[in-house]
Amino acid sequence: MATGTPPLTDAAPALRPVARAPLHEAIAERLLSHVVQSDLKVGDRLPGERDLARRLGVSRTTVRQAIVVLQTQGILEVRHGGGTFLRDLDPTSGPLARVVERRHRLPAVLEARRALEIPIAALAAERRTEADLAAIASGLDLMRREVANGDIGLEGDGAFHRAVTEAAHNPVLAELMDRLQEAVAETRGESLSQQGRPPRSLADHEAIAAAVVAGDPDAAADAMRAHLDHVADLRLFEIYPPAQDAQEVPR
Amino acid sequence: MATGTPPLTDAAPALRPVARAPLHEAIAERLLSHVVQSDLKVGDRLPGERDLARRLGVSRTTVRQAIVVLQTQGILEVRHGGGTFLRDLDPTSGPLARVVERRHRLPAVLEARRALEIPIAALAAERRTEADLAAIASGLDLMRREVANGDIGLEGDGAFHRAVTEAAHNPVLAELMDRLQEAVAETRGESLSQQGRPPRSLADHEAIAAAVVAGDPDAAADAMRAHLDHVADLRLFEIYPPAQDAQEVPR
DNA sequence: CATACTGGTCCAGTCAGTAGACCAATCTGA
DNA sequence: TCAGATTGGTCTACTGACTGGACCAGTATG
Repeated sequence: MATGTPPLTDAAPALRPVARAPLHEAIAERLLSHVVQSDLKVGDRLPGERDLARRLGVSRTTVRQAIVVLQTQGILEVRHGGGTFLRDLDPTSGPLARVVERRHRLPAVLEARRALEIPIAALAAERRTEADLAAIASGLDLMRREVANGDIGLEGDGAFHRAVTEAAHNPVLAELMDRLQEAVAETRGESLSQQGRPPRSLADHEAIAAAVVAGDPDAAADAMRAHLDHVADLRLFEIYPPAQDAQEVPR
Repeated sequence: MATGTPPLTDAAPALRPVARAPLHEAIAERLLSHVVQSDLKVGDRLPGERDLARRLGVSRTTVRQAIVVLQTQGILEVRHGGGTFLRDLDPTSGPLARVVERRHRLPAVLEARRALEIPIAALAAERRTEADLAAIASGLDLMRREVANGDIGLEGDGAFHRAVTEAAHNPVLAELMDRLQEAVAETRGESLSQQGRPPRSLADHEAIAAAVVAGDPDAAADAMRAHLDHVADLRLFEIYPPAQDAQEVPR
């Protein structure tokens, strides 16, 4: 029997065929990024093909291939002699999510917060170190002082959630939370500016912290869930009804 | 001054030149992954160049280029007529460090997958459209065919999870999953290359799909949880144990 | 309406990667 | 021991993506 190499059922995932995307796909991706980053609106003109080719360090032919791709997807419109124009943005695809309208995004962000922060709270209860607990206490304290001053407690709220995230000791979850950060700040602002919300939120935080200190993952998860329910409850869903864009299948 | 060319202040980061890595670099990376995943020891032999070329879907010339790279880095040793051997592997530094590091992140990645995909499954059960169900069925089918062919079903697995993510109709969660995509692919390969795993995974998928079709969010979440539990059941750290960094507080 | 842009098309050339043949070293088993 | 199979080493012809131009055809604009 072969000793060095694995036997017949030789599943070596690292040795599966490599796939290499053609260059124009990378260029198409870049063009989309450019559209989003430059905040181009429908009808706006893109730079000329020669300009794009020079800036992207690629031949004009390749740029054209990329444009054809985006054209067939209905995203760009090409006018001979006129230029290339933004025709439509498909909000369901990839990083373009940021152009999705706010009222559709808020519930989605809240769902994502629940998905990430409930497990984070549970993990934090399991893994927190002394330093983590100190950071959590400090975040709690900051919000306490802010609320006492009649402030809405944005800073303390942020510090607390960051400290809990750190305490989960999972760099991947932490990175995803970072990614959500911008949007989270938005929902946080919405929530905390509601009448009577900050003291309530503070109480929620104290419950979460208590469960984390006690090292009780289930209680921590429950407390975080309750907290996010309160955040989500409010009038958010009245103001911003969830997107009802596609037909669901009746159950 | 040239007015035709864009001004220097025209910072469009998305339009910077694209860089494309040569194929043999990707191959070298793959070979390193293979070394780590297959738990090769110093002195062990790698598969022959012809075999590698066939499995990686690349020409022998390219494989040789990759081997030369790893040879000059002192990682591989090539013996004419004998084969290619692992010469030295220092997981604490050099190119292997990155591969090992990535591997150490896999448990964290799996936790993140649980956090995201369990709610995603539940949401998918609530919101799936006919088109979503078709995409899910198609992913299922692809994996069924792959497994029937004795393949480990990497493609089908990916297609299935992507389809479920789409069906959740939450662009934020979708983007976060996208962000994880590369790391998730690694957990996938790691899991599916275990003996007898692909058929089991397929059965898990069928359970998830059934719950989504039935529109039962709780069942879908449970099925996804069970599936990810199975996926997470790896023996990852026999070779390169991660560093134990911080003391947890006793509960 | 002249000019200077725009996209549309074509073509010769470059170069990474492929496919296969063949040689040289080495391993293996009768 | 030795023949045959298998390994790495080298070379060549070929393919195809991509390049870098030239040139044509629309369109905008003074």
